[in-house]
Amino acid sequence: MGRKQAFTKSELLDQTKKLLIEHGYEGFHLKLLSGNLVGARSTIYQYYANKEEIVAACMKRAMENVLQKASAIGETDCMEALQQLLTVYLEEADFHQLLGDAHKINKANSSAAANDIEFVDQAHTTLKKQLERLFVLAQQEGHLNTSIPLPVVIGVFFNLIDTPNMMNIPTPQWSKLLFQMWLGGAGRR
Amino acid sequence: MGRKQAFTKSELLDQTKKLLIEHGYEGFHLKLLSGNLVGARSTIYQYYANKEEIVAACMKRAMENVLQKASAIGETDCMEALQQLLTVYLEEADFHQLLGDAHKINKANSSAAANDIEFVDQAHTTLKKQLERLFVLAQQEGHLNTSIPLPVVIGVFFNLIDTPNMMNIPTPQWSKLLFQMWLGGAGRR
Amino acid sequence: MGRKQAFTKSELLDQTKKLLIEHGYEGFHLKLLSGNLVGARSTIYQYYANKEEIVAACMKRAMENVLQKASAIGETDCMEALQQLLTVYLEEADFHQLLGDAHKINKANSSAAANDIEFVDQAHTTLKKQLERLFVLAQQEGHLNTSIPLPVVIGVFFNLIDTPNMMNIPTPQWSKLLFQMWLGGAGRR
Amino acid sequence: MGRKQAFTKSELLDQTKKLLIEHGYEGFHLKLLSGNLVGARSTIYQYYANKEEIVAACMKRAMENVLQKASAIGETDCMEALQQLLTVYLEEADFHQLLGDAHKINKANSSAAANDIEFVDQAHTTLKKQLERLFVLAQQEGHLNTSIPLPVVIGVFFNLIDTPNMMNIPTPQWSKLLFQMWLGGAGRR
DNA sequence: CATGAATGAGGGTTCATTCAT
DNA sequence: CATGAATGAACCCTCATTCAT
Repeated sequence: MGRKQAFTKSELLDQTKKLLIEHGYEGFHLKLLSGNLVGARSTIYQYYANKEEIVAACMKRAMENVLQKASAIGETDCMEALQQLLTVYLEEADFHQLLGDAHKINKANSSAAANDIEFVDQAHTTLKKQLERLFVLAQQEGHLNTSIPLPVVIGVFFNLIDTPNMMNIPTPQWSKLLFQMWLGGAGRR
Repeated sequence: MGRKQAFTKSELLDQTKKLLIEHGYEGFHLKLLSGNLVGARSTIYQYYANKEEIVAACMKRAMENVLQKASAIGETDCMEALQQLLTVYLEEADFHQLLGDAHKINKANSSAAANDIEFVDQAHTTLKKQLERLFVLAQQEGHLNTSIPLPVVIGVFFNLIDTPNMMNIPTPQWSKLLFQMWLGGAGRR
Repeated sequence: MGRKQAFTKSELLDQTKKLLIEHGYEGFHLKLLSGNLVGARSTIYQYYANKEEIVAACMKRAMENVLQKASAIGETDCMEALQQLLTVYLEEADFHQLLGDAHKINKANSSAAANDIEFVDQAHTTLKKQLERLFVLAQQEGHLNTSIPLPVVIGVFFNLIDTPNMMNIPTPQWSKLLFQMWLGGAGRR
Repeated sequence: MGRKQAFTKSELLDQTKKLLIEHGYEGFHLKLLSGNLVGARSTIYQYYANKEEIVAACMKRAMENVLQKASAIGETDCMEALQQLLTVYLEEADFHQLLGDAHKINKANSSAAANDIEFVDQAHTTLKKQLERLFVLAQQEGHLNTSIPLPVVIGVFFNLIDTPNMMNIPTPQWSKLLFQMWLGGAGRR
């Protein structure tokens, strides 16, 4: 019954993600959002009670994606797992920028937003633990250069995600290339 | 003699930089700025005609700093030069984030802002050329792993700047550590 | 046969009255109304063309109630009639507050609303005339203190209706008590 | 320094009071308010942080007026004191309607509003106590008809305030007239 | 020049009302 | 007919910018 929907919740979140990446959290406006959808600004409120909920839901969804893919990775071969993890992160590279703004969301306004952000935070630690687990393993198995502190190794690895892929190399190869550089370095062997 | 000067242009830009880094371009407000200075909000307009000009001037000044330091580096030993360049960039690491927002500035509002951004863009290419020059040299001298495309090597090198220094290692050592990792990799030699 | 009827006109007006008393005219929303009924907000428009018509219809119905009860009162014994009239008014005490908002209704929107309000106004004068008739009679029969202007006597009598019944005395006794106070005063005899 | 003010805080509260009485709490809009002042709507925010604070400040000011006048009344002659108190209340008759909406104010938005409302509540009980004190005294001194429960006597007395003064009798005489009616009743002595 | 005050544009949100199923 | 969804008008509030002292 009723009219058919102007846009789906999923489309809404897609555009939200795009605009958040493009303009940052503070530059994200509902007018902008509705301008990138087919309907009126007020129609957005059929889906979410306020701006905070939209952003939080967007972040949660992005996190769920990553979490699901990451948890599907087998961890028996730690170096292989790290490589796969990097691929996962690269596939959802934008999401990394997104989450940096998670704490800017005013949770007082909406419990739904607060819950979503709570989920994101939890998932964040889950992911971190997985990463640390794999790195410790890699170190124990002697894959890593022991003269570099582990946190630095991890930091650099994680930072690879944001390397701009200016040659538009397909993600799987891009992931391999970055992993190779990270492991072997840019210098002559 | 009239009222005593409220704040200097330099103080204004200092706070602008701080706040831009803290809140991002879209989260930067003149109310915030005047709140971090000693005078009234309206006094800002004695120095700059509008918000865009302030941000543009801030970016220009930051770029001038880097440009000056970078141009002072001798380029005879290319690897040494790269190491020094990385240090320079790390010293002004925040500024790197800043420049990402340069294109968000609405240049239609003010020609002064447009000019400053133009300067920033030019300087950007100057820096890139220096970097490329050094990298080509490094490749020619056989310092680099030839199996990795040069743009990727450069991209990864440049991206090192944003690696979070979570252990708060002093910049000179931090620079050496990152350089070492970039050159030699995280893996066992 | 189609869908089953969502709610009757009478239920709609019942809730409208309740909510008008609870929140006042300006605090009365259709969202609130539909929230207190079984059907959808849009279904309301099957019965009334707009908000104004609903409120006007509600007022008219309340007025009809009072009018009917009031006109059934015999006026041979004027003091007895006044007592009965007070009881009638007290039984519909809330309605008295309601009518104060009658003039706030924007009649330009709907002729139906305008007609209903017109009816209410007419009935209002009818009631007033009845009251005046009885008061004049009471005065002629020497029941009233002649040192007080009749309009004041009437005003105070009418205002009794809004006296808050904080002890929750049943309406018949409450009516007698107020009437007694009005007639005899609060002072020692 | 700076421009001269468009309107004073006091003018703002005057209009607020007028409009609150005219339209009720829910019908009070800042657009309405600015329309009744000389400046723009946004100028209002130079004085108060939000709508709630305005209404709360308005109520507080009205209460302060009454409180001050009421506390200046000598209580040795209780009947005289009651008469004077009635005069005070009549002089600020509108204020009585105002306060009924005090609890509608959303205090979560502003602590300033919360404080003002707290003040109003406290003052309310102060006034009630004064009234009760006087009534108990009046009863003890045998001025009151003992067949009527005191709460009812008080309720009716308090309700006198809202009696519409349709003949526009000056307040002092109006007060005397009402007091006389309340004490002696409308009936023949 | 420095400022406090004024203001309009713009964004968030609600709500009466309309529309298509 | 009953409904869920769509929508524009209207309101609250913030902020860049202008103005008069």
